[in-house]
Amino acid sequence: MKRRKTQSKSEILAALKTSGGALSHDMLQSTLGTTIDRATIYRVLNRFCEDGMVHRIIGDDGKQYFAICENCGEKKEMHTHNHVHFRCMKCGKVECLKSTPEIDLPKGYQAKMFNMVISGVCGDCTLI
Amino acid sequence: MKRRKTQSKSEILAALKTSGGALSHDMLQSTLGTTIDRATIYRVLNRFCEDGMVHRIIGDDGKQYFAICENCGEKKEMHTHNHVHFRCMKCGKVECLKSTPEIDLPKGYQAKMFNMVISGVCGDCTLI
DNA sequence: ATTTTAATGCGACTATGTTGCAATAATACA
DNA sequence: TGTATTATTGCAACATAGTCGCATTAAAAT
Ligand SMILES: [Mn+2]
Ligand SMILES: [Mn+2]
Ligand SMILES: [Zn+2]
Ligand SMILES: [Zn+2]
Repeated sequence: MKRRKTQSKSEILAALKTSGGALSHDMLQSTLGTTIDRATIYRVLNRFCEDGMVHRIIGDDGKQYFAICENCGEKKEMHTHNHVHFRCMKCGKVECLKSTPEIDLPKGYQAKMFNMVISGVCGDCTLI
Repeated sequence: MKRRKTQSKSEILAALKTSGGALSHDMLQSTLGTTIDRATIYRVLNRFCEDGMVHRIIGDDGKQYFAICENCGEKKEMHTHNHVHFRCMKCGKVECLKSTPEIDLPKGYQAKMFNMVISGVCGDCTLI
């Protein structure tokens, strides 16, 4: 089950890196063109997530977005993604924010995943 | 454009109220049976949201959940839903939590919607 | 009772994401 | 370098969630 370095993989990773934010399948598809198949993009992204290089955000539009893991927290040696995201409703950009709010859960509840998205208008689009 | 009181509407509202939490379409469908059509359920729920009786949560499973508005905040006379939700990965229950974290956004950013979901194991399922 | 039109049921449709399978190509190894 | 192994790909089919057009039904207004 060793991972191989492939064309698709490199291109997708590069696209995610240069974007700086989180990308959905269709954002990637339009960046990369039709050379790479839809299923391949999804499979590559899922592998990236499994390997912990990338985290998945579920937007309030119901779509999956993928972002390179950069400032993700290290909670007792475990990689966590408990930061908030912002999705601009005008330009579509999705980005990772710095804030990692502490939520206290009811007694006996165990948190495994965080998915926090604020949507609105980003700085660039506010100016317009 | 006045709303009418219908059978479907009453049943769906009752189901939401007695559940106490947030329900997805398929949860409602299995509660109500096939007497009410799928499209109708969605349309009724969307109307409830428009009318501000119910709010919509996008789960980290990508599905829409709907909850009666009860402890939603009143921010300068505007109804807001900036509270966190919890989805149990074992029993599927989705509930509104009390916490309403203050997130500070980058300069120039405007927040319009909050969608915050923590998933994990709820109190009931932890005991098992 | 009659009219008006909001709401419903049904089917078709879109969108997002996954999976099976044969073909391809990245790696390991002789 | 040449060959064998198998991870990855492309394609098609599938699954699921949600929406929409349209004819029919049934609230509510008169
Ligand atoms: Mn991460
Ligand atoms: Mn509310
Ligand atoms: Zn992030
Ligand atoms: Zn809620």
